[in-house]
Amino acid sequence: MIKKIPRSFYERDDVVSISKELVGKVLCTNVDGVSTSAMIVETEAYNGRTDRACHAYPDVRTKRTETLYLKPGIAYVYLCYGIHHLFNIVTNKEGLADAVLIRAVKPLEGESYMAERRGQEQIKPSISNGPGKLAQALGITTSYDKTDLLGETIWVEDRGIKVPLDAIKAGKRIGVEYAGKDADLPWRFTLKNSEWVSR
DNA sequence: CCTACGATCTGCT
DNA sequence: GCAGATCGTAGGG
Repeated sequence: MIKKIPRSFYERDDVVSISKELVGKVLCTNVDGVSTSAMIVETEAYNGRTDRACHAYPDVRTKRTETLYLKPGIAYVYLCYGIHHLFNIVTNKEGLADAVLIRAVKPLEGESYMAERRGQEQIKPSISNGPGKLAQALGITTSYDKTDLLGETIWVEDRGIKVPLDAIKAGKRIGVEYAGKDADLPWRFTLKNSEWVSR
């Protein structure tokens, strides 16, 4: 029986807690007739109002960031470095622009499809141990920007996987040195001792 | 219109 | 550890 995470989970006002709680949840996609799923093992939190590392900070509404201002539980997918599609989940009340970046996952179902999309023969961490890699493995591209995660294309399930708080490590976020003191915020969460987290 | 650059990844040293 | 790939977005003229 499927337990899709409800909008009320995403709608809460603490993006850091949401980010932490998403570790151990299962990200599922059904695109191009292929179903895949993977456990989230690494996330990062971005706060739209206080966080210089967030695309929407301080209140930048543009064609790219307008997605961040939509309702919670919507996918924010954007292109980075011209090559990589990065998958985020919009959280908090509509119009506040908080988001969680999914940085790494452990494949569960449809592993062979994920390997094929990544052009790899074997199932190994390099299939999905980075934000650009997992998006490619799960078939997520910018064409899925604004997708509602309560629909049938991309969603997150709670499969009852227990992740105790002391099994999650908090650290600095990756690649946000430009954000000044906000670059030091411990808003990156990884599953300890998992070989599936990014480098 | 034009330019600079990025929430990354890969391959080479 | 570091440079290059590659293109949409944002900001300036």
